[in-house]
Amino acid sequence: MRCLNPPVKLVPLGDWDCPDCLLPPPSDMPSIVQKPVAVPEEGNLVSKIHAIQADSTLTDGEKAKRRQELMSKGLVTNYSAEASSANGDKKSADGNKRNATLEMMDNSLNCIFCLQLAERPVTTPCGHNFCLKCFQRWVGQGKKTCGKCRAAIPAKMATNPRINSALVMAIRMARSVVNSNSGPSKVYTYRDNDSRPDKCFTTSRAVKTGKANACSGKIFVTIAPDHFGPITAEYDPTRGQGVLVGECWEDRMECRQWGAHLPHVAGIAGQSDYGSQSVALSGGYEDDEDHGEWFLYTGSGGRDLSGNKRTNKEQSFDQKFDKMNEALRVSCKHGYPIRVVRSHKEKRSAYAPDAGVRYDGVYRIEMCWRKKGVQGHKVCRYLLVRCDNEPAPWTSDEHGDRPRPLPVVKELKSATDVFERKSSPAWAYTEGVGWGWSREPPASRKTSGGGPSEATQKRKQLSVQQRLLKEFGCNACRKVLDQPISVPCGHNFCKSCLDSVFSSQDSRERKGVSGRTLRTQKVVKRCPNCKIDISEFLVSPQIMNQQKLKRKQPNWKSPCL
DNA sequence: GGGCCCGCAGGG
DNA sequence: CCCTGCGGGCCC
Repeated sequence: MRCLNPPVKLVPLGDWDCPDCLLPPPSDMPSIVQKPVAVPEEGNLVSKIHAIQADSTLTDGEKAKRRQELMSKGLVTNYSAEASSANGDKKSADGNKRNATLEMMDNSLNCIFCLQLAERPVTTPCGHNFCLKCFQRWVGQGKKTCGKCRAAIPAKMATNPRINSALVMAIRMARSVVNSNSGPSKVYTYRDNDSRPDKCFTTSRAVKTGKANACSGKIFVTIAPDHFGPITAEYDPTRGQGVLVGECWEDRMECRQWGAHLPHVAGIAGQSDYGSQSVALSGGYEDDEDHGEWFLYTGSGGRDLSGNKRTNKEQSFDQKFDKMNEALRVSCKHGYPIRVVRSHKEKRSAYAPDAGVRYDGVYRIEMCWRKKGVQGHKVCRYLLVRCDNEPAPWTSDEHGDRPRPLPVVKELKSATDVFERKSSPAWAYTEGVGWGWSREPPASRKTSGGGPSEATQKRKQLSVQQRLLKEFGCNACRKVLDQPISVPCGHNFCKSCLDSVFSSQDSRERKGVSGRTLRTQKVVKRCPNCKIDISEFLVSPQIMNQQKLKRKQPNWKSPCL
């Protein structure tokens, strides 16, 4: 429900927040149910509109007139308890070839309670749809069954409802069919990344799962790694469309390949002296608080990573505004756009996708501060508010964000180190134009992901003679090989050179400043040339005879050349 | 489902 | 070069 710009949708429950201004509607807002208009059994609104569109005897003008007539009777569909296919019930399995969207449009798109097109729709296993707010209110009253058919609502769903994004799309399409003369005005694509790079397996484990492929594999977009803002079509040579809001990937590795969020473990991408380009909401920090159009994000750090851990749920010291946390503060200071991806691993948010990782558009950090986190140690906090020209994946709006006043954040009362932007933001809204750069975006300090790498360019400059010397000499002493040893990565060394390199190496135990044990370093013996671990090979290295060496050479493609 | 492990990318 | 990280597979 919007509390601005009448006509206002009237709903029975007075606790909606306006998605534009993020505030509850005024207390004097009338609380009346808009009376639904009865719909004949034979067909619902959307299928009727389809029939009109398909009628070849009508001109475009006549079609538009018919649609208007239908619309004037009321935007109420036939909600006669037909299960939607959104939960993958039997209907879609037993050979029904219609796609999910069409099927859902034939069923009810309306909320069971407020009888309007569901806003942020949630679908129960019995197939009935609710607005998120209506659902939360219903469950909050202690109800454990569907308000329509009394089927049980699973406990998990009651505590963690998820927005049905397929239904959002159906509603959006239904609206655009109704509102325009030429069918849907916009095509929203969800795609699976079916194309995988064909190289870069590194470990046997990775070969098995194919994950290292994505990890070190090709980045499909040509943005520089420190590129700010949306990834537009000009950076997408493979598809020519850019990264669209709502695009989904299987996991963080695949998300990385499309540039939306590059780090594959860390939640924050950025540089402390430059700014942060993107963040991931993936449930790693329990202080996070997601409201869709805005959310409260927690900084990184403050955790004990001893014992070779990559993450740790427990916080054992305070976070500071340094490293990635400082990068976020820099983006706040300048008002840079920050790409946001949500992961299915964020279990407590209704706005997270059911599976995989989804790009949700750009947000701006309006302010940041520190507060005591739920685990008792101080955490850095950031208020991010959406500012994208595309509508969010959970709303059936056809337009993107408008500037909105900041939400009321209760925890600010007890916050310290509060930081707010003082100058005008670099990413700003212009009436009639939308969101965009109000000044030059920060110049990239890195090369774009598309062009040839520095290594490739360097390779071209090497003469044939230099390349031969590099390939057939000892890679340590640069002389002709004496007692040649060819390590698994293909580099050649004199036996004596290799021995002397590793004679000084030993395993190391390290201590951190606070006395805690840091991650024990793996005892790695790396090829002096390309740093590949050759410790296993070194257990019993074999000296190559010249024949073997010659046979081996053609297969060797040095990564250093 | 929870704990463990560890390759990898990228910051500093 | 070392440190850090909201992954993801595997084992139990």
